[in-house]
Amino acid sequence: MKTRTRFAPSPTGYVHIGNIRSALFPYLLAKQNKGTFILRIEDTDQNRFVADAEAIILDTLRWLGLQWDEGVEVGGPFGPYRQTERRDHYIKWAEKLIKKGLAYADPYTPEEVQKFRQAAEKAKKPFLYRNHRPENPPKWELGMPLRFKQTKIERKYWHDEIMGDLEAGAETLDDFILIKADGLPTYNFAHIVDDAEMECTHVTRGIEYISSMANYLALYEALGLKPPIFVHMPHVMAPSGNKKLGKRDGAKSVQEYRAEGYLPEAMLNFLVMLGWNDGTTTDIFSLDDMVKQFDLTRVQRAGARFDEKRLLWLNGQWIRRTDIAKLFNYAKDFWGENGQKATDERKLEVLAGVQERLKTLGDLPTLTEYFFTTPKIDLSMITDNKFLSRFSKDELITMLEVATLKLKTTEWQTDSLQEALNQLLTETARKPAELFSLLRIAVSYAPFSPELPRTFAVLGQAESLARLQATMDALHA
RNA sequence: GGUCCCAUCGUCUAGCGGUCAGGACACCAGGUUUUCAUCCUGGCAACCCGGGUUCAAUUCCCGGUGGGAUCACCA
Repeated sequence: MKTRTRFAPSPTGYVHIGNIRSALFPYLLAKQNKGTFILRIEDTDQNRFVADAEAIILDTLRWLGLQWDEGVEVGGPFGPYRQTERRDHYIKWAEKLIKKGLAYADPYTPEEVQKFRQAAEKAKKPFLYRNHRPENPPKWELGMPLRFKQTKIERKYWHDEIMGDLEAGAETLDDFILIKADGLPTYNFAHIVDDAEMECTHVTRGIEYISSMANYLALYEALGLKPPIFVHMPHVMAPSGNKKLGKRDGAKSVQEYRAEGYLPEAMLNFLVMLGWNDGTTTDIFSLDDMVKQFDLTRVQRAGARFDEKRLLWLNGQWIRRTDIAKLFNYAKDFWGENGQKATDERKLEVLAGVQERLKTLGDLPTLTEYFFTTPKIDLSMITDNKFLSRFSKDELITMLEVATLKLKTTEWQTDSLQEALNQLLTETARKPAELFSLLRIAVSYAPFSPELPRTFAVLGQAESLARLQATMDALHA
């Protein structure tokens, strides 16, 4: 059978790293079998619904390159793909259950159920609604909660592609809600109906659903459905503490990482390596590589901790190995105030110069603004420099003067500049670390910059010499 | 509390009875007669504990301990 997987997020307005992994895994499974990746929106909770959340999810997925084959916006044979638009489907399946005597109306008010629950808690026992099952429930109609009726209270066994063989005690089986009083289905019911109707072959989700598996298994049976392949993914844990990654721990959303200048390739690479490896020492994977190599049986069963330092390292790796034209496109919105106004040609030239120095695109302004505007002179960068601090101002000025003299007559090309700079070393009798640090700072006043000849070349002769002069003037003052 | 799951350097992990327990990030120290960054080299650093099984356990089994998940008209 053709593989059909889905990502089924709730539009609650916040997409973090862990959520994206829930999209990546099914995407990879679908693609490696030439299958179909579906995007379904699970918007049955009207209280948590956030208006533009769906747009953010779609945008994030597309940015990452995880394009879905079927689902919202793109359509498909099993639509609609938004649960609130599928109400009649759920009602239809619910009525089947009622007819078979496997579902019944819940006559209690939420307050009454809450009392049962509190009593159970007080007795230190898990709350089981089925212990309070009404003897003669009213005929169900829309507006009343509909519950599933468990008929076989037994231990359940099943297989999970990641977690292996699992089981659950009969105590976890309960008469859970199928349809809420607002007429919308619960996740527990809706996802099973939808997965079946959309012919999903795999269910991928976080391990928090394992404890509900016994109930789902019972429901598949009651509905006469063949259970799909189960894939429960361990959580991504927060950088500190022992909690799973979440908004309240200050976990950044994917949009935030994007805004800070992280590349989608780095995000995906980082994500797939959290809890998975291909058995070799390879640690750089493109999306295509992942499709080829990904294997559920090699996914770790324990939760993996989120390590932002590693993400940063991977981002640097990806910036360096990304084609300059593509990187230029990614960098579009990251230029500084002056860089933004420069021509594309000029920006491309500068970007190529700093490509291997960038860790995130967010570093772009501090690394490039001095190419587009005269930097503000900050003599402390010279006086505090570990190589330069021991020189007197006069010595520094002399070095700059000698350099200026030389550069005035140098042909302005990287190779001839290179040569001139090397000659300057012998002429000034200074070490590279000394002379070059001084020149680098004098023309850039930035923490990092490209190789000196290249920096000079891109800056141009007149501008370079003017900046050296400006520093000399400042040292004189 | 019931139920279920998990357990190798600080972090991500390799390992599937015999290994000097390997790699990567981070950190530290050097190096590339061009600085900073990159890059290269080296260093630091781990099998949760106790029983079994076995000639031999990080590896298999049991028990502890520790951690996680769940017990909603949320997903």
